[in-house]
Amino acid sequence: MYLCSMYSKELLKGTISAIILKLLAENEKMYGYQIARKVKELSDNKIMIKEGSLYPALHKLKEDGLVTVETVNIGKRVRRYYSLTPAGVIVQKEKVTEIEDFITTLGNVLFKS
Amino acid sequence: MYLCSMYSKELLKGTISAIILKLLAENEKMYGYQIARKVKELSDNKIMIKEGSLYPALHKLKEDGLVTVETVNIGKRVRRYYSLTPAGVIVQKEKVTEIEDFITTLGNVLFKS
DNA sequence: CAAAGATACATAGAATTATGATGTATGTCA
DNA sequence: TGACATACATCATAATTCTATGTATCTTTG
Repeated sequence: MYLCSMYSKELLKGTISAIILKLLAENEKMYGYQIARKVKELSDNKIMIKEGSLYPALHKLKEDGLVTVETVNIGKRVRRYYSLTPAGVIVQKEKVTEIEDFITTLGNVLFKS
Repeated sequence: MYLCSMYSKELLKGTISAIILKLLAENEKMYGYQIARKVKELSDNKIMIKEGSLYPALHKLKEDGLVTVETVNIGKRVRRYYSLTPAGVIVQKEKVTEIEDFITTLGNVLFKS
């Protein structure tokens, strides 16, 4: 899987976990690879989360108690499904609201001239 | 000067140089402290660029040939005015467009559900 | 049937960049 | 005179993403 964002990668910082949490809020349970494809699709190939970002991010969400993991064997392959915990639901809302607000503020600085 | 963003600092990544360039595009010439105050004002105290971010960012813009510096003595104090170079004008537009586009894309992923 | 490409996970090291802390110094106002 | 604003600067740290690499299975196609 060759993943790459068309944006300066720095712009994505702080948004990946929010994106993952948001998708999980809408989809009950998803696995890593599925999340990456969904983000790519929703963003029209403009945001492509790399494995090196995705899996560590998922592990951190688990570590922080925001998601639970369910390991499923698909044939001989492993698939790990992630679901939001109650804490994850709360943090998801906070993060999305924060980004929404940040975008508004940034718009005031950059585009109101 | 105690500066702090109300946002997760990661969100700001990749936007500070664009913000600085945009302000310089509108104001002909500005000095560091003035830029910090202006950003604070425009963002209603929500984005407060710290000195530890501001000055290194300005030095990098200079190094990259996007701004020129003019040092002025105000009494016994030094003030460094920054202005966009022709290259800076171009990069400014690119960066602002990129952020604009990124915001649209992020909106598609986060808020279109 | 073999090769290519997609699926599916993982981690280590490098790079980027904002922050906190700290430093120096002057100007202003109560 | 003390507090606070102005005005610059740098270093160490933290956080996060990326590149590169690794393992392995499944599916499609020539």
